[in-house]
Amino acid sequence: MLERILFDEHSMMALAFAETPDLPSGDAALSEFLRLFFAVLDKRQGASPLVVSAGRGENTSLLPAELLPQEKALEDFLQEAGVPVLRTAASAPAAAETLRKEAEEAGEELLPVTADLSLLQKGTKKLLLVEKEEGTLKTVLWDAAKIRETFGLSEDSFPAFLALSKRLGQKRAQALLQKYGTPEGIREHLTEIPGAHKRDRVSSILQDPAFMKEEAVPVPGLALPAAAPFDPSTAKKVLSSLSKKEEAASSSASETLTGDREEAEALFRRAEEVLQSGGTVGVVPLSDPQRFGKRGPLLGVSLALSERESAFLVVSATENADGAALPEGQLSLFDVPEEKKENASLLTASFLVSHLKSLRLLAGKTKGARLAVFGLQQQFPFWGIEEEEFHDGIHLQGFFDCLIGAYLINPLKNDYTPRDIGTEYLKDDTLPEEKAFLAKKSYGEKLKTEEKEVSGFVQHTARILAESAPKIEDSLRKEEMENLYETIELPLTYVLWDMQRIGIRVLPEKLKKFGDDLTGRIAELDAKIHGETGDPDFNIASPKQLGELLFDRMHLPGGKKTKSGWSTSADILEKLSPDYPVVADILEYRALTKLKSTYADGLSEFIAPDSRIHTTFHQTITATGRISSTDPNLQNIPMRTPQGREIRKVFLPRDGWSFTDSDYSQIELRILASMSGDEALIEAYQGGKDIHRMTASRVFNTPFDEVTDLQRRNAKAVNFGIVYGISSFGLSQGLSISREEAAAYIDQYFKMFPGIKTFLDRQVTDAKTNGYSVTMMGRRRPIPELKESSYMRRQFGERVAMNAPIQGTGADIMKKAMIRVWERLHRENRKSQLILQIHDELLIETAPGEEKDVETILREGMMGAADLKVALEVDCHNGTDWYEAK
DNA sequence: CTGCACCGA
DNA sequence: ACGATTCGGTGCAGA
Repeated sequence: MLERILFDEHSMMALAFAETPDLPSGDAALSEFLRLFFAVLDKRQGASPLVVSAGRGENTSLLPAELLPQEKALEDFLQEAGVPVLRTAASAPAAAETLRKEAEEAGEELLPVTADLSLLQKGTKKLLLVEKEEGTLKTVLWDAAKIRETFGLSEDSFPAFLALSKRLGQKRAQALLQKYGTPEGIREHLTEIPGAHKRDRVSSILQDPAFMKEEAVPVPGLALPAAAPFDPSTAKKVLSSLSKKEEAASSSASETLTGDREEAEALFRRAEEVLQSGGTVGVVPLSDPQRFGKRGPLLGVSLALSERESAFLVVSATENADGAALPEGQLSLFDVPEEKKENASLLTASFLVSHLKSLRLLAGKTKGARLAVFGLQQQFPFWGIEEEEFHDGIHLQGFFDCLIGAYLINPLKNDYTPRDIGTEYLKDDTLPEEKAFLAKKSYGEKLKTEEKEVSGFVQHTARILAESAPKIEDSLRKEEMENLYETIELPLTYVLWDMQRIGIRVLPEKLKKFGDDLTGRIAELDAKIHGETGDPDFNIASPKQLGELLFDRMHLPGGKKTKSGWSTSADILEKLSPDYPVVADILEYRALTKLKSTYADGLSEFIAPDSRIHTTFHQTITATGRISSTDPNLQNIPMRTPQGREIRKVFLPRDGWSFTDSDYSQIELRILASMSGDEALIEAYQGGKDIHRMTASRVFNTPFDEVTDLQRRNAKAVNFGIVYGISSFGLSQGLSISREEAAAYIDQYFKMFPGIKTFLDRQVTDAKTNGYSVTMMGRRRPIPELKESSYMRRQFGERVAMNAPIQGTGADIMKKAMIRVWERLHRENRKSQLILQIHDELLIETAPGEEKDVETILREGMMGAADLKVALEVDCHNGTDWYEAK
């Protein structure tokens, strides 16, 4: 009897997520699949394999989107090996059952290979279950005997077991069936099941036709392909061609390692030739990270002249530890004593830097030529770029930053390493991760002892970048983001580098005083709280202990549970604080310890020797296009409470200078007005009305002048909610009102602003059609949640679809404004410097005498950054510290 | 390393 | 029955 082996998409998924520690994840999945595929077929000589992708429509892939390169390789393999692939929108059990019946009628037997045990029902009496054991996959035969052995259940009761365990849990399902034998048995003894609620659930599950029906409905259009017994020799051929491809990619590359000047000159000349012919040169400057997340001195530079040819030019010393002159080309920077190292490396590094500079200038003026780099923002010191060069605007056209490009194409990823980029754009995952490569040693230490390895790694990186850059650029062009890349993201890399290089001045003594003043009050509160609660030992900072104390032992009302115990969040404690003084004390304690640890103590760790804090601005973190700030985060310095706000007094300009702080007024609501074209909202902005009052007037049907403070506050919350993608529950929580009331507000809002309703609905439908949302400047955000099966996740997707175009457009506009402001400051030879961005706010350290001009530059730069249907309004203040300027 | 809590836009 | 307004970063507790 001919045996058909059916690999289903669950088995593919299991493979895709098989994380084998020693293998790169993507290829690990593929090689694991091939291993298992052959192992199964090897044991079943003469069987005829097929693959079915069920439940995912006709044109979807076998593997999840993250594994696109493997998907392609997998399909190539299946095609070359002559394995048919069937696709259907029907469920896997339905598809398997249809095919099984067809096979049966033809006198054949169908054996599914799957990671989903629920296939084992209806007519399918046995299957091979894919399981992971110690990182590798294996198959286990499941049949009646195995079911009895594992669960103590009969084959007949197994479908009921699956259905019940989904919703009751395995243990309870098992217990019920062991006791009553079959679903019929349970039904007869339904009354014996304790608890009316549980009884109802069991009863409804037992009636669910999807699980209980004996006969599955055949899937139309799904036909068993002609039998083609698997030929092991084909497999061997395919495998060897696969591995040859890999060998060709990794071994044929020509690599050069040199510290010799003449040889380096020759390589630079050849790189220039590549650029002159409109080609791509990959460049990786190598340095060790220094303090504050910035790059240390240059150790070497790798050039990739093509995907097969590269070189590593190492920075060498000019004299050794004894001060004796060294011959050119000796790779001995690390033999130079520490105190002399900087001079020694500067001498030879400057040779490399001046050559990099001419490469850059050449690439910038040659059509089609690019320098493929990774993370330009951290590389400016190595490219010989002088600020004055950008007197007429920031010109970085010769560069292609693969990091930025990959981010624009998919901003959802956690990281974008060169290895990731190779895997994604070249289907080449032969480059190790930088972290894995470095393990515990720094580049400097490694270079000293393992020159060849470091050189090989960095060159490999450069080759990957050179080869990926044109592909990423193609994708940007296809997705119409090349303008966003060229005019915003690329020049912004320089602005951000400049801002973090300059930093912001902090007075350490003042910061210390701020912290010390808190310490006294914290100690007082600490003692008071322990006294008031009568428990001298508990840890106030432990939500677990605090929750148990307040709600279990003191029996305070209004407790809510989280996953791991009582919630002690501020909004719950605030409701209790009028009645329980100790709760008010706890809230104050929380506020003060937060200020002390995160801000007073936290910030002081980051004050550099120049007495300034140099944050790092990240350009490839957020899903919406915003910038983020870390080490420290200067985008969340307290503002709301008077006491927290005080900390802004420790941020000061240079002596004699001032700060000018400028922020967009309600930029997101204005973007919403403009993008939606809603007439009422646009008119309100054009008439210069108080927008929240106007909203209140309409939503609560009250004359404009009679709107109460409460109404205005509620309307403001509604406006925020609209921008975030509102739900009635969310609004009711935010306003402490009933859900019905919140729903009525939203209803009335949409009646009054129908253009906004239409616009938001369209954002959701468009995102569902396209799979992503788009900002005014063409930035995309994929929203995979919209296609997920969970209702909650889809709801989340819908809110994201409403929010991302608005928040993202705000980010676009602010980025454009930053470039405009920065460029004008330099064009006009101002001394004043842009130093911080806080999403809708810019901070400039203003030189004496430039106050008026800086205000003009900020206002005009920010207001003119976009042409909306409503004006962009900007508030601007000057002051002697950040507290006063904001 | 995760969850909670809380700072900002 | 669930879980319910977006985007981030940091510090702490507790596993």
